[in-house]
Amino acid sequence: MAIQAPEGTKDLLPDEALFWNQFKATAAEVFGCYGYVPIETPIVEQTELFVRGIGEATDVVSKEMFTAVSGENLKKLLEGGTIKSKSRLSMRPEGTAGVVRAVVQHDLVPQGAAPAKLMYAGQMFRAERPQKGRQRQFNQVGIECLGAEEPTVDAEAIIMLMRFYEKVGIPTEVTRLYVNSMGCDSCRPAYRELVRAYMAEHADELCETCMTRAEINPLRAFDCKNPACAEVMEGAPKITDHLCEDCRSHYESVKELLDGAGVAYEENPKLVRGLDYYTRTVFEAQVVDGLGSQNAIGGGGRYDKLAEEVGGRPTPGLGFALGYERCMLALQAAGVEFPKAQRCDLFVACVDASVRAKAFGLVQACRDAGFVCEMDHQSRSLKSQFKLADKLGATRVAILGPDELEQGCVKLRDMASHEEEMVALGEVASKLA
RNA sequence: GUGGGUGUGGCCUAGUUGGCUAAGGCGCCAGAUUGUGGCUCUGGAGAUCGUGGGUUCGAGUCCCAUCAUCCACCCCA
Repeated sequence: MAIQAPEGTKDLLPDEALFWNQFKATAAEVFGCYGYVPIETPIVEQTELFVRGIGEATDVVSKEMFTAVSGENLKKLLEGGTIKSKSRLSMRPEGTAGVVRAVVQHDLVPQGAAPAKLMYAGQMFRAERPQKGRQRQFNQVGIECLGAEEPTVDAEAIIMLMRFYEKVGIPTEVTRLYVNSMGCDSCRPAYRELVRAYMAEHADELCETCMTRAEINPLRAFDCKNPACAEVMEGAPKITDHLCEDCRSHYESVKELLDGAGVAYEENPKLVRGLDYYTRTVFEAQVVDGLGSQNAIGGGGRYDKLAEEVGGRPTPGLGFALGYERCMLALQAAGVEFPKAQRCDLFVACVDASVRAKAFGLVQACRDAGFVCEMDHQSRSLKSQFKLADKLGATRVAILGPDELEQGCVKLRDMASHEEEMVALGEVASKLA
């Protein structure tokens, strides 16, 4: 049997690969206006980075990471041995940890410096069961801003995210933006205890997983889709009622800035992100339908403790990531047509084999002049060559036969108007312009 | 990781209660008088029916396994 792509992975065939490039270019264009510059970090990092950065108790880290080890080390492990901690590698399940690690490692935010505004695009890996809008290898585009803690950073990132969706073609009517604040070290622990206590009171009404969560991370219970749990959690204390003064004013400022920019959002006190590093502002963009249950097309928030967590000096940060595949589904659901990026300025058709060498030279000359140019490579009949030219969407066809060759010309046909004219071989390229 | 559905030429599908050389559409290729496209017509190539076992006189049709896929749970982008 022919070998297939592994479970949960997908080939981006030419049309889609082209669109992915376009998608990234759009992101670079939009984010670039906000001062974001690209960074490329490794796809594999030390497992330790994700454990410390994202949180050992998160699902992403505890059960969804692909671990990478060399064949040699794998053998050691299988034989019951141990390997050095630096040899324990994992495929990145998200982009933030790696970027923050790079920022710390290269001191991209020296004391007193302006914030580092970084963007990335690439593959992430999570060993989940695939379904609609969820793959084991998927593409994300994201940004991270490190070194500034003012709410303007939060607001501009959120605005930028929503502008990107618009620019890439996802209609604003189908997107929803949810915002919340997760508080900080000084107010979240107390709130967490409140929720834990509340859950304990309602223990008999909650599902088993939620009771487990109550111990590890009670806030995750807000994400439970079990109707009974949802009902109970509806009555739970709201984080927004228990923020400390600093967090409250930060959150208020973010909302005011969004209001000022005319960006529609919905406050959702139950919005909790599954990664431990978030503090204060968190947000998530969803599409109303078309993606089934995987309807989040982007999300992020502030992470003021993460840099310290990975061993750097205290550096406030904020970032978001958006899923390429889910955006594609949203675009399809919205009925957006994808223009074929394929273009052909000239197709050189040969009347017979005697002129092929000359045709080859002409094609090359036009390509050197910057035009997309093609010819037949299968000795097809002239008629077939025209069919091919048509299929390629060639705007013009240059017909080269013994007659034309004798005059040092080609017959240049405009495929749309059907007009033909004789053009000297040396002037074809300039004629195309 | 759990549950359910699906798997027929490149793509989409038909295949009756298991029974003769697996059918159609799209696409692809070649023609339709002489050096020319998009429409139409004609012809053609292309499937060991995901893979491996099993039941049976006989399986694309039944059973098991496996791989992949879809949907949901879960989780997240």
